[in-house]
Amino acid sequence: MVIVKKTYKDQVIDHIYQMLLADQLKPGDRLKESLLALEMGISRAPIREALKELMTLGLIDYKPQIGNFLPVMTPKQIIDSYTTRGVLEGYAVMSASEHFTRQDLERLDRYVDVMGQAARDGEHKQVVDIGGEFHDFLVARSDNQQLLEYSSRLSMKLHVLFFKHWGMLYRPDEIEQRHRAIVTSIKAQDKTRIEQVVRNHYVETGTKIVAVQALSSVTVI
Amino acid sequence: MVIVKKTYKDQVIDHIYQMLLADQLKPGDRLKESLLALEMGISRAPIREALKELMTLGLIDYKPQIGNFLPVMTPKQIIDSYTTRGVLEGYAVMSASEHFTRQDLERLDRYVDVMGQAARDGEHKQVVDIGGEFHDFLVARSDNQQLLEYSSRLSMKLHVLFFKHWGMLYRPDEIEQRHRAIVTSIKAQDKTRIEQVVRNHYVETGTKIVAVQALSSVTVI
DNA sequence: CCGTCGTCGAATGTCGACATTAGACACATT
DNA sequence: AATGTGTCTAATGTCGACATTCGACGACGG
Repeated sequence: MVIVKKTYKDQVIDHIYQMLLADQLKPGDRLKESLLALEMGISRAPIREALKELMTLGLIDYKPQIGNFLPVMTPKQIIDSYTTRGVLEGYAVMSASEHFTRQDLERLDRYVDVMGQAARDGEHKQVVDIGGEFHDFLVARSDNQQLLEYSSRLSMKLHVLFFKHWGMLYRPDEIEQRHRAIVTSIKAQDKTRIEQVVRNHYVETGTKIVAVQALSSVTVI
Repeated sequence: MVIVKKTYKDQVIDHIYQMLLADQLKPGDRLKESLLALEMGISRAPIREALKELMTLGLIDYKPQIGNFLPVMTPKQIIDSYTTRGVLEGYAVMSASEHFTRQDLERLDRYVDVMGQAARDGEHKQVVDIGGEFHDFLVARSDNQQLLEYSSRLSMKLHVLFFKHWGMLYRPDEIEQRHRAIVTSIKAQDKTRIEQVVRNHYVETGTKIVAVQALSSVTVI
């Protein structure tokens, strides 16, 4: 039996997620409480609840007395966010490096194989999905809940707000090689290197996204 | 002219902060909306707003359909939080290490001097305050806003929820020496060591707090 | 005596209306 | 024309009441 959504608030959150993923919302857009309430046929109270919850995840930029907006991140903020994620994930993977079993490593290698093939085939969405699974799998090996929380928040935020730019970001061989390097460093049990490799991965990713954003003349503040 | 608080929500947040700092609230306590509303002579709406905002900072544990509570952290969660803060602050300080001026370093040394003296004098509150300033000053040198945000959230959370345990945590010479080591590593411009020293500082702090908590037979889940 | 079930109370979830404020627009003044 | 002021509108902030749900307590049955 499927658990059905109970509170309106949760339905509102789903609604906003779907609009985000369907590209019906873009950074800078305003989310009017009354409009959302009208759309969903409910009052503003649960809308406000939902917006506050999304604020917690950093997906909503709330300005008192003014309104709620989708965050517009400057290139610097994007790079900072990716860097921070790299720092968190680097430590997570490093500190959990001994806990990876042979099966784990095989699985990671398979992720990279599939990702590389998808990249060569131009299956951008699949590349992104596998990439997400790869990193989630990595981080999940850490038993530090606090680290995981912040890491996944950043992941979610960056994913939702910049998903659409991904298709232009990588060269197939490069993305495969970079992820392979992470697996290799884990196999080698070289803690210092593991942390460094993961960090660099994110710093490079952030830098590339910003470069792409500039090229495609997305508004940059 | 002083800016006065405008919205009730902000007043509620202040009210809760004061209760926290005055030890009128302890981990596990329930925060009833209707009671707070009655206390402050306002309706429940701004109370809910305030609680949601504090949730963002991790200071409120919200359980749907049940209520809002002050988080009860397990020893593991405390250690995890301190570790995470160490990872973030370690990177922040390391990456900003070149930006410390001679004046900055002198100031840091002075913080440590005063802290050491306060510790020897048994001025626990002063030790905590100076320690906070010391770390804030360190982290503020990073120009990564995302890092700063998470770091200060953790700082706030740990401060508010465990402030009262600090008095029992350190030996005067030890706390001075540990902070001095951070300054020394910055002076030496040894990036690897900087990051390591800051991390260790927090890991040790977390471990000690948990030890103290166990000793003083605070409820541990 | 113990476990299950139903009732009840109190707290959170939601509602619609009103109060207040920020931003836009038009107007007056220089 | 540019600037400052005042009004107006639409959005957020707050309110009190009602709906719904969770947890406690006690009655009932084994």
